[in-house]
Amino acid sequence: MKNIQNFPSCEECIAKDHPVFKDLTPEQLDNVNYDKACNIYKRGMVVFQEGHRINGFYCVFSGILKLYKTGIDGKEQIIRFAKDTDIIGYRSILSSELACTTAKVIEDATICYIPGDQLHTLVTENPAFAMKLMQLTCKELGEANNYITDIAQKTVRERLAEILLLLKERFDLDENQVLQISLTREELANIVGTATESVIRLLSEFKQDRLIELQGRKIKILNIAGLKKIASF
Amino acid sequence: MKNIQNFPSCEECIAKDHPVFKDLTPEQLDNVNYDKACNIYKRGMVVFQEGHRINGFYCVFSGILKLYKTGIDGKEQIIRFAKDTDIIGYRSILSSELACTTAKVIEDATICYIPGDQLHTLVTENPAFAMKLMQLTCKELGEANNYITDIAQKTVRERLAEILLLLKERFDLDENQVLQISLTREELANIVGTATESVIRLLSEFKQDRLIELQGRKIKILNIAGLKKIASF
DNA sequence: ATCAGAAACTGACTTTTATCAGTTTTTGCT
DNA sequence: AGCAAAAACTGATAAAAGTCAGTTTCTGAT
Repeated sequence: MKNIQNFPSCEECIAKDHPVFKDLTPEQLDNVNYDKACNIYKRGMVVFQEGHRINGFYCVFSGILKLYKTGIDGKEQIIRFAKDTDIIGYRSILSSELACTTAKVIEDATICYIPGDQLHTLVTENPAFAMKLMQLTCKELGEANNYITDIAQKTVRERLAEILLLLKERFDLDENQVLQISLTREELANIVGTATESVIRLLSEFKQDRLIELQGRKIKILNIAGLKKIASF
Repeated sequence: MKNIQNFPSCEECIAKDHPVFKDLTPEQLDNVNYDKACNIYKRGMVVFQEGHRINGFYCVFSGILKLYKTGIDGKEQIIRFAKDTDIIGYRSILSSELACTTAKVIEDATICYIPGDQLHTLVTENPAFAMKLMQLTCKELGEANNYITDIAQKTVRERLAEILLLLKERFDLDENQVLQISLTREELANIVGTATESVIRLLSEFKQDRLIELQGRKIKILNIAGLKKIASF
């Protein structure tokens, strides 16, 4: 066992009903467990960087990361988030390309690194695993296509309302109806694809219209139906 | 042999060094060849429709299709094009989802339909095929991520210049330096994600600046370096 | 070759969004 | 608890892009 004592074993992920790894044989699971390296990442730390070569993929045990591309003038475009049970970086391994996005931690995370040749082996030897990975990628591509259409066609107002709802879906609300992910206004702008000030103004409007309540960076959702209406669902 | 005489056999595609099918065993190739149905589609015909269930996937032998999503007020957002040797529709099969886009023919096409269970069999029994498909999907997702970032951050002007260059790359220029794909202004607008009039105005500017020449719907590229500069490559 | 309809074009105007510059509040570290 | 820096906010203005309405040109069918 290469791990330090309080790092997760793969069994703990399986116990979480891990969507991709649960079809591994006990032997395959042992191989992965033996080969992997777990690390704790603090908020702000970068796991891998766009344009760099990565030699393995990452399985998020806990915490939240943002996956973003850097565009003009260094501005980020957040493509998606990763949370527990998500795997990231596998696409670069499989398509032998440099990392397409940067992965940065926004909530302290425990992440396991698994070497790339393990992934090749698993895909080749375990068709169920390969199919699960394929399905995951296909789902992501479907989401990306939706994202493209929304950015191209919806107003910034519609998009912000929609993003709030998508964040609620992905990360859920706590018992006080507060979004369980805390983002700066700049980060929200980098998801919507707009200027920070535009997000600030619209959040303020949503607040006035009693759709949300703002508590520092925390956002409490007051009126889901109202947001849905604005978002043109 | 179920095909009418002048339809392509899979061997003809393999002769084209088909990126995904070339790793099939002769037996697998025979099965696909036996099960498939080839059809000729005229410009404007729809192969499959967003939101509908499809039971097989399609292999393009010749011609060009646009894959688009329909957004607000029925406006199209073109996500990508498919040409010879491209396969489409496979993602819905693998992820058991409804079609994410509509596939419409923009240049008369010959397209083979292959039943979905063939795809499942091939993915399960031929790891090399599965890996190729995986790589294809990963590449598409990488492109989609670029697309998202561009739409979010670049001006319409930059994007149009970039789209012209991408079209040149994908479809090449003929011996007169003319783009070998013919799109309406509306279609160009539906790729860029802007209003038709905006595309018209910018094309006019590009023409005045001697970057392109317009011959009806045909676009002759005059100055690649100039377009690259505008596109912020 | 003719012609109808669609597409392309153009100008004027409106709306949306971004930028800029300054002020206020919050966060996170010590 | 204190404080510096970053983030959030705000108002004014500029720029980018969209819409509307009319005219001209092109495409494709007969």
